[in-house]
Amino acid sequence: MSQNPNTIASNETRRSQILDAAINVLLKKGFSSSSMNDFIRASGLSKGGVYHHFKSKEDLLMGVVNRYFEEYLAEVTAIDLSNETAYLQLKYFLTGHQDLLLKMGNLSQLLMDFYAQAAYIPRLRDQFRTQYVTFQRYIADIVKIGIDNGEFVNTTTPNAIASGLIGVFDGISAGVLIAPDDIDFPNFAVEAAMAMVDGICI
Amino acid sequence: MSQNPNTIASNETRRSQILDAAINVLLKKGFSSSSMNDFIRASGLSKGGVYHHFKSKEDLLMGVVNRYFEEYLAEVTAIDLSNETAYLQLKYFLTGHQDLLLKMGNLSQLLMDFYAQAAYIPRLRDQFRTQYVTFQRYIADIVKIGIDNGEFVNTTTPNAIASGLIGVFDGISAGVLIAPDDIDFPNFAVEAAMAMVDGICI
Amino acid sequence: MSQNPNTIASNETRRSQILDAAINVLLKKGFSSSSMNDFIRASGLSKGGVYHHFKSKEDLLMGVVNRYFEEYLAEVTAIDLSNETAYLQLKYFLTGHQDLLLKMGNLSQLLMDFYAQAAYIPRLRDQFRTQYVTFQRYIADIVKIGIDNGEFVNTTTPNAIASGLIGVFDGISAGVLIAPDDIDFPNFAVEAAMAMVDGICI
Amino acid sequence: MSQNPNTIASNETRRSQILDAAINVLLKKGFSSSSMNDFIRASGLSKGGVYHHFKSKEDLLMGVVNRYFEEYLAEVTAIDLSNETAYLQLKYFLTGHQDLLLKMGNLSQLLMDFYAQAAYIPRLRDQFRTQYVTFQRYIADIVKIGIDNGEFVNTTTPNAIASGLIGVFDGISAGVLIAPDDIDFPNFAVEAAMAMVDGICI
DNA sequence: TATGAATGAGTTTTCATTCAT
DNA sequence: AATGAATGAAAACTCATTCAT
Repeated sequence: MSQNPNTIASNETRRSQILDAAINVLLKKGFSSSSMNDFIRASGLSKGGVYHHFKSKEDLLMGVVNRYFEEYLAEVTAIDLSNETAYLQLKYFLTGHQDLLLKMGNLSQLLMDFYAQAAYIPRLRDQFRTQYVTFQRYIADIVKIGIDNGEFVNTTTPNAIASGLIGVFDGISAGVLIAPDDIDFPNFAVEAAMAMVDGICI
Repeated sequence: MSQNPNTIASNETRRSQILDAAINVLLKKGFSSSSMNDFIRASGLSKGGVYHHFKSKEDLLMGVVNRYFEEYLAEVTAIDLSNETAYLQLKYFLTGHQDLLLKMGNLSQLLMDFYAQAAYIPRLRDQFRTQYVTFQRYIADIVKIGIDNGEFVNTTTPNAIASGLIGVFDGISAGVLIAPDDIDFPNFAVEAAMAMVDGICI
Repeated sequence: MSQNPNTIASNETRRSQILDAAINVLLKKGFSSSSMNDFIRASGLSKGGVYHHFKSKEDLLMGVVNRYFEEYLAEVTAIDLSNETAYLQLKYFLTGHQDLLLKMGNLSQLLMDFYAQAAYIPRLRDQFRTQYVTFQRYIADIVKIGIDNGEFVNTTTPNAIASGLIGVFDGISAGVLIAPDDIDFPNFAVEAAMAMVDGICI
Repeated sequence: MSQNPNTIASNETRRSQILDAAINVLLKKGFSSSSMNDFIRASGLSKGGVYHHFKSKEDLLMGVVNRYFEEYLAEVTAIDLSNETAYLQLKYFLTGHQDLLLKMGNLSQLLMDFYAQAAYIPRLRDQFRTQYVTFQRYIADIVKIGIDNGEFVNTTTPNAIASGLIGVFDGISAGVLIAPDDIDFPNFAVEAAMAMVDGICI
């Protein structure tokens, strides 16, 4: 009764197939307007087939979110900038962010949906919070170094700037959802974020 | 066809009563998890009674959103700052914003829910867009004046800063939803926003 | 407290106004898919206004049906043919019928809807039955005269021919509802009905 | 996707079970007064169970109508009469019709309800039209042969007689709905129809 | 006479999920 | 691993009717 590698591979393939399809559905309708039937139809599997891999609709959402963050995080933290000045580290971080956002394309649309869901789904909120704090700390640490360096003014609150920089990207992403013609994304986000960084430079 | 003032008053009173109740429901569950029955129960009216005043769930949402913006806009544009420097205008605007946000309390929590819905409800998106552009232009105009004044660096894109400042508040509001303990709202938002303004000062 | 003639006239005018509007609604949607709101909106009056004149939806239907039959009957029985042969009486009756049907235009579309409702609304069924029997007797009497005259074969069942002639018109009216391009109405009805009359001639 | 025969059989059994129950409900209340709850209760299945097999109330109606016509057509066209005279072909057709109507019992009551619905449900109207034209052509072809034979007068319009014969049966069926005591169904229909045939004989 | 706010049972349909196969 | 029939609570919304004004 040993399982051969194919079966295992096929298992992951199936999950991937379901998640790929689910993302397309989410982009069209958002989470709460998408039904399991929508996800199932898009996946090409049967009802039981999808439920075999994801125990519930919430479970499927977590699957999508986890994959989203995995891809995202891997990219963002790929480059080691620890030898640069704090200013350049932030600059590169924000620029990298810009490229990534472009690459992930309209997936950023899902972000707002996830945020909205997170307010009412504890598991999702916890997962989001973990990610948020990770990012916040990552950026705040760079800011702290800059303050200690004398690069940044010492009345700066590192977490405020960190949350501010994250917020600029998230908030402008939200704006793009409703006013795409009035926002040059991600250029506006980068310019605004860099202005914020300039603002704390001595 | 003709209505005496009493009837009108009573009519508006009912609408208000329904909207007040709806906001409480929305704060607890968010739009897509709130059912009409929830709104109806909270309103104290009967099913038909609520539907008499709001033709659909979407209509009720629009009612809430419209009122939200009306109160918001009235406050934000209340003070005339046209005699101040661009820098001070922005500063006062952001500070006023801060007070307003505190005053409106956790209504800002609804904002993310509205954004998320706006992606899929055309009427709501249009309403949001109108509001967004109004704000964006209001801020961008101040930035332009600052550039012309020589207060701000002339490579600044006014709309980028405008969207950036709005984004900081919106994005940090989103963050508060999932990581309230890690964000000192609205102080972080104000500090980050002011840093951005400092960043474009000459 | 004597009522002046104007009030009475206005009363009938109102009823007429409501019935006229109701017929238009019925033509579009049929009785069971039309709501009181549809009737009310079309009438130009208010809810209470319409209910003041018609106590219920069924009452309104009866109003339409009564008026329908009143107009119909008045036309059909207008001409005195008692001096003609039975054959000519039937011929003129059917020809008059033809003209009338053309004049009443697509009101004949309502007939099937009325029939269908009559199966389940006792009051309507009784009213229909009265009308039906009146017609049936009117025609059967002519057939009887023809038999006694020696014009028609004496094995003829007068009521069978009467129901048959009514049926031809009703049945072909029904057919027109679903296959208007395949039926030349009312010419087909007249030709078929006259063939039936010819079939009982000696 | 692949199904074993048992599953298919069971599937058809279920559909049949639902349709059988639905017909009973329709006979009692007619289509527009029957609710899905009525159909569901009568079927013995659960709400979701019925909806699994029929996607909507309209779909269920189409199921009933299709089955009605299938049984009807199979019977009507069962006998080959092509060697007889046109007169006898019509006679046998109408007599066969009579037997069939008796056999189908009060199902003919449903016919008027279907006609009334067909005016407002496109899918149903199309289905009805197809059936109507099939019957009309079938009868008209016999009439044409009779004209060519010299059996029938050559000024006869075949489609008029065809629609007339169908109309007699449909129209008298309608009459039975409202005046059952005054109509000897189907005898009246047969006598009237045969009179019509006699009327076109030379 | 006429208005329209209010009622609440009822409508059709959807949905996440289970389970025998 | 996978199928899809079945469940039944819940969803959004409708509707004929009433009644205070």
